[in-house]
Amino acid sequence: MLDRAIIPNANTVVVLDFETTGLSPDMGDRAIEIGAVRIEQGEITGRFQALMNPGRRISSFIEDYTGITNHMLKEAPLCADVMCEFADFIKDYNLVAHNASFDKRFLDAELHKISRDYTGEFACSMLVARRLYQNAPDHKLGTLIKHANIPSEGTFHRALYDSEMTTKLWVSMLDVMQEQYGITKAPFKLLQTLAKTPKNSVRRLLERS
DNA sequence: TGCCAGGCCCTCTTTAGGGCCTT
Repeated sequence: MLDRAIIPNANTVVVLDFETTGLSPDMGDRAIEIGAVRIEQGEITGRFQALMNPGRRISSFIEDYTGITNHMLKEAPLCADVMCEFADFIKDYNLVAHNASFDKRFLDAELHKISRDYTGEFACSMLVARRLYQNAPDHKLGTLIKHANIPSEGTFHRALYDSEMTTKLWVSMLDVMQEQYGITKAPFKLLQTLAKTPKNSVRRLLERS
């Protein structure tokens, strides 16, 4: 068990990304792949990647969008089995995702189906990037990776690759906070606060932190 | 078979509407 009273820093988190059958678990959509990277004190200490069989065919749009095919999912373990393992992986780490409200909905829905839970809190790399990279052309993950000069050679829209890229984006934003504001060990709570701060108040928040 | 979301954020705002972001 992590002692969250001792390690509440933003550089000790699990960064995760779901590929899914659609946009809304409330409308019956399911997860089809989970990818995640665990970092502790900024160093990668674990990775998780698994396809999962949602129990029905996925649309051609999702096959094209993700490169994940119905044939691949037919051979994959069931969502319940994968999510049980994933619940063990995230333990009580704090969690990060790009547009976290999306991934949180699917994590909550899939864990609810197997009567599992988690204690970590979410922070959203997209909302933080909107504050720290206000001049980016847009705040899609791929655009931000280019904007932050982060090398990328893989294929976006696969869960592990997107979680790897989100991890690099997250670390780059912690670097920005260190270089521009002298914040060396940003508390996770500060990143959550930053994500909700009006854009014209970002400098004031970080200068007093 | 066909259809579907939701939180954030800006503005021509708050008794609203629409774009952004995720699959």
